[in-house]
Amino acid sequence: MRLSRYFLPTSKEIPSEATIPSHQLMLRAGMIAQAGSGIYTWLPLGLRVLKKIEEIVRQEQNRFGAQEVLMPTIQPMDLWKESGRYGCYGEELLAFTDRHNREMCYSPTNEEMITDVFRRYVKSYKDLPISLYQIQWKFRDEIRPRFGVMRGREFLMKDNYSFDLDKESAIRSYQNMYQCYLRTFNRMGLVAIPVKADPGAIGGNMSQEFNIIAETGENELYYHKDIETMRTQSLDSIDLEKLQGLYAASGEMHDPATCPIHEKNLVVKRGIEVGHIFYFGTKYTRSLNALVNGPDGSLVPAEMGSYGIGVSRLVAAAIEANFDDRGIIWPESIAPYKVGLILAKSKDGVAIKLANDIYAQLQENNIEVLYDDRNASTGYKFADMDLIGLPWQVIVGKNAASGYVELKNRKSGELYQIHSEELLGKL
RNA sequence: CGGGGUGUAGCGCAGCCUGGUAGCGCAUCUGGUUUGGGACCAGAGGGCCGGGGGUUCGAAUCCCUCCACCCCGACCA
Repeated sequence: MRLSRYFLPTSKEIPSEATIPSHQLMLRAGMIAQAGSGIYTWLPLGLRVLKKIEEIVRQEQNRFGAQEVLMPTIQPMDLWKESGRYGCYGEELLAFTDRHNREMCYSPTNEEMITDVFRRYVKSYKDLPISLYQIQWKFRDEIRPRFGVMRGREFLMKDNYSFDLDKESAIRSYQNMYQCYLRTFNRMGLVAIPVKADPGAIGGNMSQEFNIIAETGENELYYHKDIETMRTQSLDSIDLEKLQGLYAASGEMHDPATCPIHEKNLVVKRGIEVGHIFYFGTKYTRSLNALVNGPDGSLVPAEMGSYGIGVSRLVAAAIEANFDDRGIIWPESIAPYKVGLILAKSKDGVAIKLANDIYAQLQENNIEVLYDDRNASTGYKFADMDLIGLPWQVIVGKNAASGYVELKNRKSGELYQIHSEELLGKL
């Protein structure tokens, strides 16, 4: 993409309404535009990141045996009355009536809806286990939206629902998602710490949240120091049983009086919740009468779990974990483009030719590149490129005549003088 | 929802206390000079000062009211 034709409204001014780095940077980098409290338009650059994250989540869901569906954003309220959550979900549920005066709501979560699908088609244990997920917009009418897309009212979430015949099998499904989540966040270049959590309105007695460590996180986390070192290891070498056996709790779940580990092993940090997995058994299958025949002919409610990942929140969380005073530093797997190509001598015919050639070559090789071909001062271009945080910068300028360009790593700041013909090999 | 704050040009702000018909920086447009870390000169455009109501000869400024947004707290991917 040529920056001269790209809709990228960057700004050097810090927007007054934003108080945390990710919110400020997303606005300054032209990723989002606020439409109302907790509601945002995704602009081209922001949408690319959102889609990258979404695709990683999708691939890992599929890899771990889940099947994608797409449920409506608007649900009839009848299901909520049937499940018993109508009254207790509270004001967060955005409710309204259609022209026939039928009560409807904008989905904040989809346990009812998926269970309704399940009960209509699945009648036998032979069809179990089954794991269905969607990546869909949700709306929760938060008491206080804040921090941009970190706590928006409308947000993109991956929600997965597992159905099993018995508890033992359901726990296996839960563990399957646990592993899936470790892998999913790893692929995004993020270290997520799983901690025991309060199941809240979803229900059940077994749940864990996955948190990205960041100073601006809303959760207080308490965990064994070995978890951090284990989480930076390669996934293949991780001892899952050991990892899950180590103490890790969030907020109210931590009680200093009963904490089983020594203070010197306890790490206290703040985290951003980006995923949450729940096992809640038959809470919904009982109330919604989702029964299957077991091998012995008995009719039993299916055992369920649900598993969320905050896709839009991850965009902000990734920034909170990766930025400096000049801007965002994207992990390569979720960066909007891999390479920022900067024409640093926009009046120099040789440099223009070389930059154009490199641009064409990168495109031919399917390397995602944003080409700053604008007729602007070099400092302006550098500042913009640092702000939007692409992992690699290729600068074409003073040594263009000899075919040399600079390759700069946004994260480390390392700068390499290389010949343009060697560029592809380095990327 | 309780407490606090802010609404003035696209963005960041001053002016308000002490009423006299709106200003600064950035951005934008035109022309020229520039171009290796957010360039410079000259010129230009852009505002029902959040909405409504009042007080006054006169309101961005004082009073009432509504709305929006932000911050702190209780809930959540």
